[in-house]
Amino acid sequence: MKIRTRFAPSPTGYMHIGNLRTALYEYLIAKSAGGDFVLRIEDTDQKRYVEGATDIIYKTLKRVGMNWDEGPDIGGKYGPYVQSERKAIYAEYAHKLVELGGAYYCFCAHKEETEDEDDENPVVAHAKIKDVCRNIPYAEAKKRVEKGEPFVVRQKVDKKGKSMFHDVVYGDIEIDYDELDEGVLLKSDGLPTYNFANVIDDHLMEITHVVRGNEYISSTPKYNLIYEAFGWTPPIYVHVPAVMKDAQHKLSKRNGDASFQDLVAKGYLPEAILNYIALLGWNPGDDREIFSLQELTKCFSSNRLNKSPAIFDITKLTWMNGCYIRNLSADEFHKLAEPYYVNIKTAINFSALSAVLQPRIETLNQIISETDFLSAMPDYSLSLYENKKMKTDTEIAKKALQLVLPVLCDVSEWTNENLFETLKQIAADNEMKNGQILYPVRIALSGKETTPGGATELAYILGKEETLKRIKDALHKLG
RNA sequence: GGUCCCAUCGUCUAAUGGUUAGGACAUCACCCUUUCACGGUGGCAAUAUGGGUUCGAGUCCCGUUGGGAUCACCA
Repeated sequence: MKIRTRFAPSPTGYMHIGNLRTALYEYLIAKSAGGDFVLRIEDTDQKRYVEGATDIIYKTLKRVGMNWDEGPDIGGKYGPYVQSERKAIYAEYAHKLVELGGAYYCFCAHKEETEDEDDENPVVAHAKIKDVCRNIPYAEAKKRVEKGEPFVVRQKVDKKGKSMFHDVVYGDIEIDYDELDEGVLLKSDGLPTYNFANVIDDHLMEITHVVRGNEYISSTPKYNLIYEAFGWTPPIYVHVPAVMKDAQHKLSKRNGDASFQDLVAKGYLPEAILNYIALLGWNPGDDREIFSLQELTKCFSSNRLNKSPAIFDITKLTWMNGCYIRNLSADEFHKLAEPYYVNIKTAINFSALSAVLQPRIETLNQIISETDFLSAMPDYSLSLYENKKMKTDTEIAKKALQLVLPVLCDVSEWTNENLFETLKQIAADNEMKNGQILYPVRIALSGKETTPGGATELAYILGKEETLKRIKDALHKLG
């Protein structure tokens, strides 16, 4: 049997990290076995629909290379792949389920209207009313429906005892049928709830493995009841633990936690994000940590999925992002870095800048703060020239810059190597330590305590003209 | 509250019932060095708790504690 998984997000906004991880596991389960990965949009709640959300889903999946075999945009033999376009299908199966005895028509007023009747517990009150509909003979209920009376289809749970099912991650799970509430399957607007739509679609689309958050564990027996009523075989369940912000809170957009696109905007590479979240609840069984999607596909195994929730650790993602940045070719890095250079108006050697930046940054947006001194010298304090380790102070700095300036004016081969040799020679000729020359120059060129690259690298990046100008300015500032 | 689930360094995790409980991030120290990084070497650091089973328990069983989930015409 061909393995088929589906990613079934609802278009409610941004791509959450937890959702993306679920999608990844679904993709990997299918692709590691040569199966199909299906994209389905679950938009049965019109109130929550957010314009443009499906586009974000498409773009994100494509950006990380998780291409789907069937979906709303590319079609497929099990379409349509948008639930709102499958309304008629659900209605048909809902009525069928009532006929089969797995559900009943419920004519109760909306919950809001029944709640404020008295001080009674709304859940209890609703249960009482529900019982009324539950006991209406099928023929009579059907007649009322046909007459046009508003209704919902509500699941019937009349089994007693324990429901058992197996989960790939959690093993055997047992839940008492008494715990199951008779939820609405088909809403009064004619659209199904998730509880119904996902069962119908997963069956009709021949989905073999259902991967979803473990918050669905307790309602899984309800879905199995529906499969059973129709005489269908339930899929293999893979419930995954939540991705946490800290020990007690899930990662969520509502708390302002970063979404995929937020992270990208902060300078994280999509490949690094994907790699990191793959390891949040899964491991390959050895010590490897850096994986491309292709490599993950090769070694993924769902039985190495973890049961316990994992805290999203931005620090480790940042480290991993740094690894990805360093693994880029110089050209690739330069291309990614260029957009961050737009504010640098000075005519400098940008490829040399990229070369010093690449091993130094862990997220692309660090480029901004690393390069701020290039457009204009910051208003720095003279005390910066005092450095014990380098054995410099303002006097030595002044002397150093005075020695350096005329020599640099005569340098024709403006390369890092040559500049470095030249400055070292100045130090040697004047019986000074290298640092006593190099450190003041670096401060004069940057006005910062730490910089990407040393004195001569900065000089090379800035170019001769700007370098000389900055040294002159520094001398002026030093009096 | 009922029910279900979870529990190894600060974090992510490894460990056919037998290891000095391993790795990675973070952190600290040192080395490298043209500041800072990168890189290298080393250090600190964990089986929540109480019982059992067993020659032997992080691993199996029970209790406790802690945490999470669920109980919508949301998914």
